[in-house]
Amino acid sequence: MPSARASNERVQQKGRTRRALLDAAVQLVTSGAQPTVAEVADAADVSRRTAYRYFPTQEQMLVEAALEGVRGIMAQAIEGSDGARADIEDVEARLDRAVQALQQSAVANEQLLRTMIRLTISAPPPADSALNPPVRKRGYRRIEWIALALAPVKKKLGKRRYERLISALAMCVGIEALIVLRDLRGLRESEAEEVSRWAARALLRASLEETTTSRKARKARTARTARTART
Amino acid sequence: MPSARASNERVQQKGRTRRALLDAAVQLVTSGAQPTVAEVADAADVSRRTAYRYFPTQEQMLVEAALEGVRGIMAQAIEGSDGARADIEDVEARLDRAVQALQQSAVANEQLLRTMIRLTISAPPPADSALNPPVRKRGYRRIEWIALALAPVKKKLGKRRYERLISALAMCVGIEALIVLRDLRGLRESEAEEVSRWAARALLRASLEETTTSRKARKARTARTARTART
DNA sequence: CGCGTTATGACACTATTGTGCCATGACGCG
DNA sequence: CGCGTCATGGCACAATAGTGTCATAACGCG
Repeated sequence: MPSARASNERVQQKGRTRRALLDAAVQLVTSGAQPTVAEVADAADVSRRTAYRYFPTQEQMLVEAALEGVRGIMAQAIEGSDGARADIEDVEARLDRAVQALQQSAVANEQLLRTMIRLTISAPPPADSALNPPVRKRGYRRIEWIALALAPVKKKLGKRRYERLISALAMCVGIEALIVLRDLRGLRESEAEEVSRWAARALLRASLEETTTSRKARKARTARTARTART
Repeated sequence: MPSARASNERVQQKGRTRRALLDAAVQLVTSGAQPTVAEVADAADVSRRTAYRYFPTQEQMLVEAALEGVRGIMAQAIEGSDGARADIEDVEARLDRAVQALQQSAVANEQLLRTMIRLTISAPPPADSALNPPVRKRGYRRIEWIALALAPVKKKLGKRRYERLISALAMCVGIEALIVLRDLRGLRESEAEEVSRWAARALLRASLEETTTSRKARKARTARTARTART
C-alpha cells in the first residue's frame, strides 16, 4: 500500500499537459484539418503516448478541441450583442438580432462547427449508452441565447407554446440550418442568413398570433382554470 | 495503341462487382456500424484490392452505400403517400402529410441517416474543390418532395417567396431537424414530429399571408430588407 | 537534500487505410 | 479455338490509430 496521502496526483502538471494538448488541437482543428495524434502531440511538445493517456481516442481529443473552440466563439458572440439590450419590448427585433449574430458567427466558423457536428453526431442516442459515456454532448449555447431573446414573451406564450417555439427556432438557426441551406439549397452566406431571419420572424409571429387569436377558444378550453388563475 | 474497339470494357462484370460491393456495404452500414473495407470486401466475395479499385476510399464506399439505402427509403415513403393525392387544393394538408411522412421515415432510419450525415458533412464546400470531386453530394429528395407538396401555390407565391419557403421548410424537416430536436432539445420522436409539423404550417401560412396582405406592405418590406442587407 | 511516487518518453506491436506491382485467370472477339 | 485485353487477386509497403511494457525523469513531501 502507498502512503495514506492520495493527493500525490500532480494535478498541476497534468493540468498543464492537458491544456497544452488541447490548445494545440484547437489551433490545428480551427485551421480546418483533422490533425494526426502525432501532429497534435508534436505541436504540444509531448509524446504521442502521453497524448493517448489524456485522450483515449483521436476523435475524443478533436471533439474536446472543437467544443473548446466553439465555446470561445459563442462566448464572444454573446458578449458582442449583450451590450445592446436597450429594448426589452420589441421581441421581434431582439430575436432578429440574436439570429443575425448566431448565423454570422456560424458562417465565420463554419469549418470548426462542421467538424464539431461530424464528431458529435456519431451514433444515435438510443444506441449503447453504457459502454461509451456519450463524450459529454455539445454545448447548448444556442438554446440559451434564443431563450434570452424570447424572455419578454415567455409568460405570454405559456410553457407549451414557448418550448415549442424554442425548438422550432433551434431548427432554423445555427450550424445545422446553415448546412441545410448551403449543401442542400446551395445558398450563399447572405442568402442563408436571410432565410433564417425570415423563418425566425415567421415562427415568432405565428406563436404570438396563436395567443391573441385563440382567446375565445382558450376560454372555452380552460374556462374554469383560467378564471381562477387570472386574479 | 490497342485495337480501335474500346468497348472491350466488360461493363457487365464490373457492374456485378460494384453491385456486390454496394449491396454488402448497404447491409453492413444499415446495421449501424462502420465496416472495414476488408469486411465489406469479404462479404462481397471480392478481394480488398478490388474493392479499392471501385471505391478510392472507405468513406466514399460507405457514402455510396448510405445514399443507396436512403434512396430506397425515400422512394418507398413517396410511394406510400402518393396514392392519396385526392386533394390538389388544400396545400396545408398536403404539406402536413408530406412533413409527417418525411419525419416518420427519418425516425425509422435515424441510424442510417445519421451515418449519411456524418459521412457527407466532411469539409465545407468553400474548401479545395479541385482536388476531390465533391463525392456527388447527397440526394435532394427532400426538396423534391417539399416542392411536390407546394406545387399548387408555386405561382401564387412567386419565385422569391417560393424558393425562400422551400429553404425554410428544408431546415424544419428531415434528419438535420430531427438531430437538433433530439440531441439539443431532448425531444421524443412524437414530440419532434409535432414541432416539425407546426413549424411547417406556420411557415406556409406566413408565406401565403405575405401575398395577401397587400402590395404596399411588400414595398415597405423590400426597402427594409435592402437596407439591412446593405449593412 | 533525498527518497518514493508518478507522469512521461521510448520502443515494440497489432490493426487498418491506401497504394504499387505483377502474375493470373476470365472474358470477348476475330 | 486461340489470342489479346482486362479485371482480379496476392503480396508488399508506408502511414496512422491504439495499446502494452519498462526505464527514466520530474515532482512533492518529509
